[in-house]
Amino acid sequence: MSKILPKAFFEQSDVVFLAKNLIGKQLSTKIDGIFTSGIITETEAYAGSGDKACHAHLGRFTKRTKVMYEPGGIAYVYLCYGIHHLFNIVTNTKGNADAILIRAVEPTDGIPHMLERRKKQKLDKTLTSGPGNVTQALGITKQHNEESVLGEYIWIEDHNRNSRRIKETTRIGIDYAGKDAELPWRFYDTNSSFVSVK
DNA sequence: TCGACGATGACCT
DNA sequence: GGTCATCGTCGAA
Repeated sequence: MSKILPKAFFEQSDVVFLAKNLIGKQLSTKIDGIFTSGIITETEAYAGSGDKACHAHLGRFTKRTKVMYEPGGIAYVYLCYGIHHLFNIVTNTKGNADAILIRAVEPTDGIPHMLERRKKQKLDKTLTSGPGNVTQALGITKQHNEESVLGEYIWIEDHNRNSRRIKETTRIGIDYAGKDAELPWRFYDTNSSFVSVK
């Protein structure tokens, strides 16, 4: 029994709760006609204008960040370090720029295609652990920015695998955020080896 | 227009 | 554990 998460799920206001709740859900993509999916094992919450680590801190509204102000249920994809595409899910209602970064998944379907995209010979934890690796394995790029995550290319299903043990800890790579860098807004599944722990 | 830099990963020792 | 590739975005000028 599984079902696609409805738009109302992503429009909830508690982004930290949602980030934790997404652990164990199945993220699927059908890009270039190729179906791949994996169980979400690691996420981070970014809480809009009040969060120093968030791109929309203090209501910053630019061509890049405007998608975060849209109602929940769409993708926010952007380029980091000129190389890596990072996949976020926009949450909360219109005007509230919350988002959840998907940092790692555990591959379940289309593994041969993921290996091909990642140019790897065999399955190991580096295939889909780390936000840049996740997007590469699933085929997500900047052209999927603003794409619905309830759509024909990207969607998320509840496979009732929510009884997993979830660890809360601090976010990664946001030293510039000062005190907000200490918030325990990163979540990962301690039962899975497909996480990008540091 | 231009310079600085980042929600990283790969590869080296 | 350390280095470095690589480019779009942002904000200052």
